[in-house]
Amino acid sequence: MKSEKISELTTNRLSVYLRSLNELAGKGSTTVSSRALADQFHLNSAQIRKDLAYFGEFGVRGVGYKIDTLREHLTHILGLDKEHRVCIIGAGRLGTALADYYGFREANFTVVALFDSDVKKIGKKVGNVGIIDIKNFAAVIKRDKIEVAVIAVPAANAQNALEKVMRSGIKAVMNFAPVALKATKDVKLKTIDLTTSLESLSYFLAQPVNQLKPKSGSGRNQ
Amino acid sequence: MKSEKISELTTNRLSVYLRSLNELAGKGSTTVSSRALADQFHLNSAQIRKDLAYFGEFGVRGVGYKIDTLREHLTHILGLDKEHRVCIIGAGRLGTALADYYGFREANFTVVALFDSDVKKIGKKVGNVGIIDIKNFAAVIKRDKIEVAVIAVPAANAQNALEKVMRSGIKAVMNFAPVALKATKDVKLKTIDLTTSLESLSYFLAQPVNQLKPKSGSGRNQ
DNA sequence: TGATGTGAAGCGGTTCACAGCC
DNA sequence: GGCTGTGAACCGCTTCACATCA
Repeated sequence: MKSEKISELTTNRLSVYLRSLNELAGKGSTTVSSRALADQFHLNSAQIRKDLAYFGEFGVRGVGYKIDTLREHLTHILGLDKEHRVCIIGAGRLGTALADYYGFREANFTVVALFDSDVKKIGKKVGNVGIIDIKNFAAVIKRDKIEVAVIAVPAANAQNALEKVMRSGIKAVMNFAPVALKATKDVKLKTIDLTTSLESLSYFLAQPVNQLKPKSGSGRNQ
Repeated sequence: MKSEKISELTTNRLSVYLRSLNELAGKGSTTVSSRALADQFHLNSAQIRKDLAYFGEFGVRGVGYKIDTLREHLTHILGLDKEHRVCIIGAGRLGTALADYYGFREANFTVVALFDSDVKKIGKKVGNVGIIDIKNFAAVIKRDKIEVAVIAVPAANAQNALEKVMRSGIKAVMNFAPVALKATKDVKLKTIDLTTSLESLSYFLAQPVNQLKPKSGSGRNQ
């Protein structure tokens, strides 16, 4: 157990471990070794032990990790035992698709509001979630105790949306607009840039076939 | 100019640079320095110069980079001057949203087929793209010269879908299923795992407020 | 002078290897 | 014997600093 800074690469992996533990638990297993986990995704077992050791000594030497208790620990560490209320900004194709994306529920995220500026959309519903005028943003965030914002507006409007989000006091943001946003450092911003991912795939396709990359899916470069 | 192995972090950044150059060109600028680019996204200027120098000496000392020629170079390096034909596997919510995602067009990717196994969906159209029975996968890939596959099926079916993709000879795959897939090393697999991104945000929210992360958006950990 | 291209230093994350414990 | 926890070695990417050149 240390109290160093935890890297985001580590927290990403914790999420992956937890997923695997949930599956193992479903199959009735009770313990698992770092080696067994490492084999499942192509990772190094020492890395798994290190990742876990940041948070405590969860393992038993000679045996491995008890699945149930490790699950509980990871669920708690990742904050998945607490509901998080989410809003989505931009009720376009992507925003509405996200509004009833099942993955949110799994991570204990609840989408409670969908914002747009288009008067034709306001008042309509996507699943259970109503589309609200962006003008009421600050008030709704406060009223509905929203902690997370998802930005699903065109690139040109994204920084603007982020400013509004930050002014409202929200500290966790997921951005889908293909643009590098500037956030103050007390705000956690995750950008998922599909365009860049596609263009990076395109680069791969443009290479002469013989110089194929050596380390497929090492996890670091996904 | 070297001929080392190019890291994926570099190709991702090339995509970002190109985006910026396109914008600058639209504003009528003709040259740009690595410093100016670095300021735009919060990067180090040496990194930009290094990234570009892998592919040639594009800059002019004392001046900077000529925007037009650098754009052409990057477009070519990233293979964006050639159309790539794409199929999407899984005509669920995500698959259909992707089928008319505008970002594909920008990267010169054309979605030509959408596969599903649900007989109720087969034959229907999403935008211009018809939903095809997955049984005809191999034949359609060959007939339509498809080079890229997007996996948008539930996690439990994803590895299976990938096997089918690899058997068909496709070498570039983008996976949206929240699961670590195993690909042979001649295949480029990019996984976009929303669940993990969300859970990592959740971790951030679960931390005591004072130990906020220091390096917001350094690019490496997004 | 001013900005590139690049060797060298720095840094963070991964892997090795082994002591410690069940 | 087997597996965890962890210091040390390693590795790759980033940043520095400066020689180089328009």
